[in-house]
Amino acid sequence: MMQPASEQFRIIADGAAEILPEEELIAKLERSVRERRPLVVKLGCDPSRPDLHLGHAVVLHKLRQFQELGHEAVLIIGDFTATIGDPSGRSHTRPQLSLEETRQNARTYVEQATKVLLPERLQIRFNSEWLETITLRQLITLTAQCTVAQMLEREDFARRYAQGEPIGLHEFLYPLAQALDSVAIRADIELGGTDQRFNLLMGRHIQRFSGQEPQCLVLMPLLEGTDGTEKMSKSAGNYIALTDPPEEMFGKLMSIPDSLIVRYFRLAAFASEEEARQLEEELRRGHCHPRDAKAMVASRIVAFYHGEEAARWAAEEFDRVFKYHQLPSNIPEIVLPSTELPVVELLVQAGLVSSRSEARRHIQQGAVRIDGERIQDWTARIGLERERIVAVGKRRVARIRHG
RNA sequence: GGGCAGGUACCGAAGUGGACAAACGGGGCAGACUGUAAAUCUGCUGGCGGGACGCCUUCGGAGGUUCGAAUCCUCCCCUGCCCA
Repeated sequence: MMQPASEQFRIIADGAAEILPEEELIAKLERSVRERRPLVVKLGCDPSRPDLHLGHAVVLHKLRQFQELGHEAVLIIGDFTATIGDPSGRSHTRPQLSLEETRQNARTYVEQATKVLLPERLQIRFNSEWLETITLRQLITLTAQCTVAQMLEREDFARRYAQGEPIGLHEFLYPLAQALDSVAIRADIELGGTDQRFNLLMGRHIQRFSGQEPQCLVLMPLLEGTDGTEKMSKSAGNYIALTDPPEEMFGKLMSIPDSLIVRYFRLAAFASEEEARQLEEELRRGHCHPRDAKAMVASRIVAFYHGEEAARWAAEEFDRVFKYHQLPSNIPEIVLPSTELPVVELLVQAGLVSSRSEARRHIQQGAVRIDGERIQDWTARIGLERERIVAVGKRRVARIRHG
């Protein structure tokens, strides 16, 4: 049985940055309840980069809420654009992929996305299905629906244009292609990050042109990365992947700046507005230590992806390594053929450093410890007649033995 | 098609014949400190070499001038702006 529209709206709006237009969404929800017809909720994804992170999870979680409300979630895999790639050659964000690669990536994507989504209530569509066969005639009719000035309104186009950075003509076509996805599945609602506003609005525009009722937009805030400034992205290297192992996920979460604790609680740990307000208040009054708050948020996020048990273990492990400066409990074992060799060689062969120069630098800076003892002399030779525990900094540790 | 301005390391950006493996900033890594992989301070940040020095590779690409080129010349490729 469907929940009343007003209650549904409350859930949908919770945590959303923006809903456009609100009245239309309410009207759609009311009609949906009245006619017992679920709404089609669209989320597009780019299969050229199948590594999902906590930033993606913000939107995925919103889609999941729609699933729980009984609506129809449609995941659009943008395989068409992925197989075309980005011919400008300057952007590495859209490498050209073969059809098989795209399919493989899509599988990986769905696998990761269903850590958040309910797999049994998920429809998956590939947009090559309807984009592949478009004719030039159709394309021209479509492009006539939008002026250059309108295109240049998009924030990043405007910025790049103003700064004299190149904009490929094909880039203008991507928002239109995305809009056609909405037409193809007759989307009632499209989800995205706030950076997708322009593209999703284009969906409304083109749907109207195609004689359809325009979709509503539910825009989610963009989660900052672990550096605390830029939005989380793979290219910025400030991301926490959904597939990161528990201890790594926990560690990365502990490294976020204090100012982001509540935001992560809300967006990444999916805490309710009420919970978030409470935590904020406790932090403000000093009733809760920022470190403890962060550990709590981290545990909750790790638990969501890996379970309670793993979260507890990751928290303990973190204290062990960083609070009590002990060795991690899981140290990878590496077997080398030699019984004795220079430290520099040892570090390189064990894969703990990428070059001999780097090895020397680390040794000189006192970052290298063998069996807990700091090595300062880079000409030293190390015997492997027994197992050695070799550490480069706190995070690169290996058990090395001869074999 | 013409004119002008550009292309430098992971990114941004100096450098216009030797002192340049290339300033500076960001990022990254490490050390100290700490509640943390936060903040702060310090160091490192092309590779190779038993090494405060030497060698090799690098400044859009290919040639050339020179004892010596990121820097000068020729051709080519790429980007932006203006004109057509």
